[in-house]
Amino acid sequence: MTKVLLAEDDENLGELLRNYLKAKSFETDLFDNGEKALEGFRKSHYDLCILDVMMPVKDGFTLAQDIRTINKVVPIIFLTARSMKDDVLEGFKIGADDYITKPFNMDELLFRIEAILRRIKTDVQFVPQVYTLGKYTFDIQKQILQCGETSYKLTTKESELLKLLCDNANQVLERNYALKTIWEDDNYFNARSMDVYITKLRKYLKDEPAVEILNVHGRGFKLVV
Amino acid sequence: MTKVLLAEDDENLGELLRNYLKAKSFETDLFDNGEKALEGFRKSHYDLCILDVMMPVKDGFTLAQDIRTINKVVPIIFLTARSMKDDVLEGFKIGADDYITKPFNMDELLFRIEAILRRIKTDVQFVPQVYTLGKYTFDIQKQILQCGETSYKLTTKESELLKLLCDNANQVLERNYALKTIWEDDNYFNARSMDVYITKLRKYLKDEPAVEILNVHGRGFKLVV
DNA sequence: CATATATCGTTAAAGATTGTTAAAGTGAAT
DNA sequence: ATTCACTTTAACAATCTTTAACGATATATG
Repeated sequence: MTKVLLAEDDENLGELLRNYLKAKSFETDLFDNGEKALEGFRKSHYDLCILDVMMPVKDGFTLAQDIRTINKVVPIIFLTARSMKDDVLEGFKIGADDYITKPFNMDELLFRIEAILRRIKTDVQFVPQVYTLGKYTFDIQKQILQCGETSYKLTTKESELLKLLCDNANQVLERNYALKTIWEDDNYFNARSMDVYITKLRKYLKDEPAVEILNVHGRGFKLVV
Repeated sequence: MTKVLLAEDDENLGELLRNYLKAKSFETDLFDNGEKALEGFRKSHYDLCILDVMMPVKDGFTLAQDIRTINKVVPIIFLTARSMKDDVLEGFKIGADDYITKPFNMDELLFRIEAILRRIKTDVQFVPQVYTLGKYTFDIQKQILQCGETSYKLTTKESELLKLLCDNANQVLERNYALKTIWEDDNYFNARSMDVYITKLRKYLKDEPAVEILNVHGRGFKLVV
């Protein structure tokens, strides 16, 4: 669930936005001035801030600066009635990610929100996919196969093949399927190349008798755990 | 010179657009179906994509999704005969930047193209896009890579390459794509130059074991976070 | 069962790509 | 003209993938 901080002094617009965003499955906290919003930001975590520029007590730009002293990366979108370029620039300089001019279309706001979240999604979270094979662990992303304190840095091909074997652990990994997936083409030479890689993987895995790569004649290989 | 990818199955309209855009000093590559367009996108660098929604083999929406897996930021404009709102939203969700309904005025298309490019340009200029890589932060605009109190001022090329790697974090950044985007030309010497820069970036990133640049033999590099 | 044939196991060499360092080029600023 | 920062080119080492060669094993066939 994406959490949104919304700072908007116009109660009608604020509630309208909150409901709209809720319908789009964003959890939104609404604050009707900059001071309260800042206080709210300190107390909780937000994935995105939408700030009205013109607000009593503390305006949107000032609020954005304060938020930036706390968090350097949280995306900020300004709502502004003023379309003056200078204002916009002032906002951008302290680290806004986008702005939208009132009156605006809700869908357009949503689009911009999604565009921003998409842009930052890359560096937020990433689930490292790790397989366990007996006493081995295999980190697919890092291409590292570990067994106790010894660890092998696998090459791309070794890693891709081991991944396919793990995906099909205890069942047959069809030769043609593997070839087409990793080598693009299942010709004779690539098939021989694959055999070479099977040999290499077997060497890596020889420390653990509980794990082995069996050949299924004429069909492919089976990783037994 | 701004490079445009145009995917349009109607040959007349396609050529017409191409000539019009050429007259407005855009270099346009025309593809008459989605498959070819995707292939073209892989092989070269484009600043903007204009995609017809209804095309044989691979439609515009699907194409846009595929393009987004390669490049998360390149602007996409849809050409659509359907004015249905659902379609439009579907397009926006996968990251379109605008759409235009057939039949349309050439000048209107141009206006939208320019609006988008202007927006992208101001984005680039004013929005401090900051990536977080483990305990590093990388400010693209300032070209500064920080890790705790040590900070490195990157050169232009170092910064451009690191940005592309971040854009494609945890997936392969194709060598050719990077070369065409940063060096314009993917010849042998530029490829070697790129290798030199990879070495430099690795040195900067060596303080954090959770972040590393892996080579994918024959294809490119992968920034693992 | 014996033998032919295809498939697989393994090792080493060849060929291609990449890693790294240093020197040479380039262009802007002084 | 000289310095300086940056980029490219060169050179050599290291690594990765494919190909070749030969032996081993499995399956099919008479």
